[in-house]
Amino acid sequence: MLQLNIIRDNKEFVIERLKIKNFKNAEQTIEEIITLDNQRREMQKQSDECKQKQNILAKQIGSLFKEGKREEAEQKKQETATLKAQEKELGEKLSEVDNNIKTLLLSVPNLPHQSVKPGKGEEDNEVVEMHGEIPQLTDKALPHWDLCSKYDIIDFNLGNKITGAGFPVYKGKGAKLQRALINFFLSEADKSGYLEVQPPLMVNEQSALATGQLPDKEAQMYVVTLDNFYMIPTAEVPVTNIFRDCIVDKKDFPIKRCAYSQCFRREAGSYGKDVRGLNRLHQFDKVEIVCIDSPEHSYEQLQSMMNHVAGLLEKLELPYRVLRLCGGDISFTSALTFDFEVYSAAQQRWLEVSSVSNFETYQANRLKVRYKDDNNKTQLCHTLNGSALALPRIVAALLENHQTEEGIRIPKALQQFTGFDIIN
RNA sequence: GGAGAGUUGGCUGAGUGGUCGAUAGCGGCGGUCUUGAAAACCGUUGAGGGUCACACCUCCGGGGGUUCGAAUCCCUCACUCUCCGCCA
Repeated sequence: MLQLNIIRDNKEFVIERLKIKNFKNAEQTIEEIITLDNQRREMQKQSDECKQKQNILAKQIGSLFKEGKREEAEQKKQETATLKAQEKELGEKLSEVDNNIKTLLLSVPNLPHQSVKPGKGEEDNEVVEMHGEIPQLTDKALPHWDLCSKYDIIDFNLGNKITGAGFPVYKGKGAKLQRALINFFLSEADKSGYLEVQPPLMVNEQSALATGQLPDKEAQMYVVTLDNFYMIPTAEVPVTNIFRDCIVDKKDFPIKRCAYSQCFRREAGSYGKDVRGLNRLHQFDKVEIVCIDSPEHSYEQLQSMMNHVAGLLEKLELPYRVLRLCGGDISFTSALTFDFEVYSAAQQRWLEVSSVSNFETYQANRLKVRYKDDNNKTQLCHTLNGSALALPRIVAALLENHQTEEGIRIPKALQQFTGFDIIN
């Protein structure tokens, strides 16, 4: 959520930036927010004055009673009745205006960073880096779903029976490969200075609201209605919420956390080749990195997170490219996002395996993550996160790119975690 | 699941209707003393709204109520702890 004072003080700038995000009715919404805010402050003032009068009267009544001046006290009591009625009316209007502002604010996306270019969607994202050779596969090369059944490592049909589409069962070396990747990612994160946490896989409503999954992305999550919990779509939710309502110590910057978790996404509306095999699952594994930093250093931190992700892909010997998302494709809450995509050689397509973002103060404002600056003033922190990495598409690319006639070659860096060097 | 007890500022912990936004201790910050440090002493130290700045308003787990007035009384929800039951 954007800070009201920023909207108030930089109206034109805010509107202009919002347009890059293709936010419709930017002027109208911002104007409305400012008008309502002016109303709010005026009402607040009136209501405060009303309360002040009541407080004064209450004190007077108290001392009158002590002095035994009953009648005078009773008289004053009458006065408070009108004030109370007045205040009630004002209070109701005030909370109505307040709610309207809140609703409007929640509908406004984050302002994109200066480097974010306008664009309609995916097609306008800018490739900023390319790494690795694209493997040339033979005619006999298979897409990963066929490799999965050929070597009996991932069973999609079994998952269909037990749960439904998008819940595969990993078997034998498939299961071990998963476990190895998780350990590899966690161990690399540890080396980069991320403190490992194991968060809950279900969160309450407040947490889902704070990181922005609610109210607008409710359809994306599985809901445990009996207890009013939400299955996490990413570890970002519980891990970022660790810091909700906290004033953190700036000495601890950058605060770095990593977490392995399973992620649950309903993915309503997806279909076709996008969901084939491991391309899009309802339950998948991911290691997430989360950082909290000061506004001065958050972009350095973003760069260091990107370096970390790039290092993982290099060690896995996968060709990848980095995209700077354009205004039309960047997420609602993000100021700047880089996507990492690996090339899946048999499918001959790029698959997104990581998304690294700086949310600046947008998330922190809702979460109330603050720190004290050098003047000891309370300020909002910047929050950042990234996948490091999401497993299924990595597995897909590993299987396809590293397939040989003898079997699937395991990259060297991973072998100490798998305990084998080939799947055959 | 049953019975009971709790939830107060970074932490510990007072406060049961009237200057209580809250005693005290610890911690933090600043200072005195010291070659330096520790100890001791002095001062300072919650958040949000509002204001040019003050004033002022709100906040004692969340929400609602009683009252002229609530951290204090009532209702409700959440959470924590203890005992019992069940169980990985």
